[in-house]
Amino acid sequence: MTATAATKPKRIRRSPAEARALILKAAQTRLKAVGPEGLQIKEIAAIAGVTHSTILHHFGSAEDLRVALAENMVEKLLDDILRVMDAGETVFPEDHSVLFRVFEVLTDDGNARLLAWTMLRGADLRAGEDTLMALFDKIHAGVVQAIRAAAGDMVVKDEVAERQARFIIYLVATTAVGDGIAGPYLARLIGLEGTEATKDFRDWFAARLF
Amino acid sequence: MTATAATKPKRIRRSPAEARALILKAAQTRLKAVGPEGLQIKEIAAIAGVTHSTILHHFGSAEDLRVALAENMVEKLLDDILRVMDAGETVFPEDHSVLFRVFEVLTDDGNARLLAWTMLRGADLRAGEDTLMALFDKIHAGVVQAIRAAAGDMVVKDEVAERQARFIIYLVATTAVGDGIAGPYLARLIGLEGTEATKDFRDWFAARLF
DNA sequence: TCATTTATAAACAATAGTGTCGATAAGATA
DNA sequence: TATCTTATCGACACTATTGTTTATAAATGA
Repeated sequence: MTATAATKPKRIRRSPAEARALILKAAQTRLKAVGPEGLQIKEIAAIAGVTHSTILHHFGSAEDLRVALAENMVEKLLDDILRVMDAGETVFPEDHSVLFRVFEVLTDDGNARLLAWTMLRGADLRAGEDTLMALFDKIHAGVVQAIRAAAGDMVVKDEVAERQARFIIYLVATTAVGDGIAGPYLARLIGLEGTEATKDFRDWFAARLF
Repeated sequence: MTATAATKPKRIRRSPAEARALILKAAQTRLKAVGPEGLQIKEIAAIAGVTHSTILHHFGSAEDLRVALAENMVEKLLDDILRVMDAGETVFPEDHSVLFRVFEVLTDDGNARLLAWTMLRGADLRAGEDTLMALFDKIHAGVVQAIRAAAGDMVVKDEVAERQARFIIYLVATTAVGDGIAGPYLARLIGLEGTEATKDFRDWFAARLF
């Protein structure tokens, strides 16, 4: 109500899809910024520029919003990783780039924290099951191939290679998640601080996989 | 106030140390049962058999209790590992018991989830604490020794061995944390379900460490 | 233009979780 | 025994968060 009478802030009316997307994005921003305890609908609403009752209108409840956020989050993460897999044409053993990208996506972008949050709340991530399976199959095939490449002349039974591939994938995934969450703390405790040490570790880890 | 007039429930007065230990144990129980989100002081107080104001008296605030719980967990974990190391007359490469213990404590007791939860909330655990450092140094020394044992006749520079020991410890820690958080989900996705597969993976992992 | 739908908002109600305060009793100490 | 300290408790207060209700305004279609 100052002299420079601002044009009356018009009420923006979005489509439900738009509104949900807007709110989810705000929620993700908030989650990345302050962690899971910052996920109150009022705070999220403030970021999105709406009132908290608008959120309730679109998602039903605060908890439902969180579930939706978790699902949305996993979908996006899988997309990211899938793109990384598709982009790398070189095979694993010699080239660490794919592994590095996985770490990047999970750790450096804060995705591991979001993923961890979804895991911690025990939400069942059935959403995108098909996508997940497709992704996993691609990765698995690539790793099996890498195992054979690393084996050179030695004969490796199909069973053995496939099982080992599962182990490797599981190891990389758990390590990346753990690294993304507790990395800074553990690095400090163990004396591996700094980007140099981080890179060294990842190289060491990659070289040891096959 | 029934006919069978029970002896008036006397008020138990504990030493601060005892009280804190009692409360921390109750918190641990609660954590294991319902996860980090169930860590409200009233619930914990009910388990411990005290009132929530008693908790506030001893820990200052609910948040401080949670931090104390996480710190206590890390310390116990290191202590525990150290004991296993001291107990085992065999060194790492052949004996996987130490590694298994780490996974057990972090994964099976829900401690990884607590750690992750604490991290996600941005609470900084004092990682440089003297007690922790002392414990860590011992563990580190043990791992260095194991590296040399694994190397056999080959000469390993001190620098190299010590650095590699840090890598190994970091890898085990991050993997165990990631396993504790995302393990069940990832195992299902990757096709490594069941205690048998879990054990196989941990053996495979241990065998590959040195 | 009018009617209908519904996304948005503001005010209110309800509850849960944390923290405060004063009183009491269990040990410790003299 | 008498006194002091403080661990414990119970009741209350406060705040944050969620959820409800009613009203309004922005689209949509007739």
